[in-house]
Amino acid sequence: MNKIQAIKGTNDILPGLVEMWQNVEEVVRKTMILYGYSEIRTPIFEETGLFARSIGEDTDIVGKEMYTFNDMGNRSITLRPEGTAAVVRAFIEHSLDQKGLPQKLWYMGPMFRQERPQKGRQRQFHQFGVEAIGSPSPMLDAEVMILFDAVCDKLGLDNRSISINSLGGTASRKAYREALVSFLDTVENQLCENCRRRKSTNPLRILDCKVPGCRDAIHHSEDLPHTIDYLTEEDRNNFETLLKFLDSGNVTYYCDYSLVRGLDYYTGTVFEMQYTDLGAQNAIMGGGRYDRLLYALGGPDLPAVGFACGIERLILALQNTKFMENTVKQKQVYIIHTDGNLHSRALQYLQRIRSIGVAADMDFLGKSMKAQMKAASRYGASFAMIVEPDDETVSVKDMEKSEQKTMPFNAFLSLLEKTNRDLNL
RNA sequence: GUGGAUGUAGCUCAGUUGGUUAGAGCGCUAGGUUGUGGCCCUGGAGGCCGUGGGUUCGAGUCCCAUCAUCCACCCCA
Repeated sequence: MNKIQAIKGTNDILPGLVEMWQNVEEVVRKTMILYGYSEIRTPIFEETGLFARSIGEDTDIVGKEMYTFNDMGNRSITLRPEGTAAVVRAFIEHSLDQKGLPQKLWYMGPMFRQERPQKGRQRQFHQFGVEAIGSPSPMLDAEVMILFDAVCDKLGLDNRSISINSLGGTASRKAYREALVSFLDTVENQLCENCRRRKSTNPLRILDCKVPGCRDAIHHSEDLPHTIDYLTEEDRNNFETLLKFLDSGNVTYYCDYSLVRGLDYYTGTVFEMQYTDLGAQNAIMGGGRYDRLLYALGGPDLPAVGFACGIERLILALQNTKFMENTVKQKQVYIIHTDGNLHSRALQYLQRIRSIGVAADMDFLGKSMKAQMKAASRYGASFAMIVEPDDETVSVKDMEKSEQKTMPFNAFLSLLEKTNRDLNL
């Protein structure tokens, strides 16, 4: 019981899986550049008040899931539970609006929430996301969704579809909330205990309650008000325009008028992507508009839209796809040297091969020829290069063809250089 | 915070109604092969059976507690 192990809800990403992460990160980076988004890196921890004010005091995240502690100056510090708040804070702090609008930013990194771990949920998890700040146009809503769609495309994630809804601005939202509560009054006796409580605290969340009885009572009722009917003319036009843009961008989506999102700062468009076979935590990506957040945090009154994607969940979903088999095969050389007198020559060769950009490795344990050959095979080397006692001579074995030739080292080196060039073409 | 399941070798797991020295496959390692990987064969290393207590002549096995992991609720990425 004295064994030290990783903190509950955290895990190590070991060789074998880490390549998968690198592939995903690479695709994300390239796509962001393609879409004109700039990376922003903010601290892992922030003043606690930032999250309380942006995410909402009454949300579960702020209420019970944050890693909060006092530092030596007795300031309350919190490990970031999500990315948007910090990006907005940085945006305001550095007056990024002065660099021209809209500002299109993206981020990637670890987030922390103190929840009970389960499939697709860790206490330290990773997200990438975008925040596009400074335009109310549904074109921008469409762009961030199209961007995410492009990432999924490149990763080969199939069977995907984005759910979308509009909560409307404050006016629409208020009207809808009132209509919803009076509807809920009529079905109150059919609601689960949780939902009765939520009716006064956060009635919108009742719409995605998973208790079957609740679902029946709500979603099978003719009288359930739809958010869409309570949108102001402007909100409704924006939403319909957005759907048109998505159509022309070939994004697969469906309107889910019961979709609401948990964070307080969302206004207008909300969307998320769920993926089957991920267990209970099946939302890979979630986002929406947050037109009031900048102002609420003391910044300029600018509208914004963004999303966040859970990388662990994305990778879980990718586990069944071809992307997983896409292991990067580079040509590699394994140097074999059994004679102690040849060690310095072996080391020299190793460095010369590496210096022309070819991955190479060798034995460091003084193993037998057979064992080194085996190591070369396991390493995935295209060539095993045996250092011969004669000056400057090596035997090169093509591991795949199992053919072997003896030649001067320089000849082998130029062979590597040539194939290197050919592959780069 | 609440429920359920599971903890035996690096990994995946056997282990009978409680009975000698706890096993297999894979992996690792050495050899069979006087320098040569994969296939085959032979050997070796590697275990406080999660931890602590209890019952018993005797516990991997039964009981209690505890810790950890997984899954689900809640909520979210």
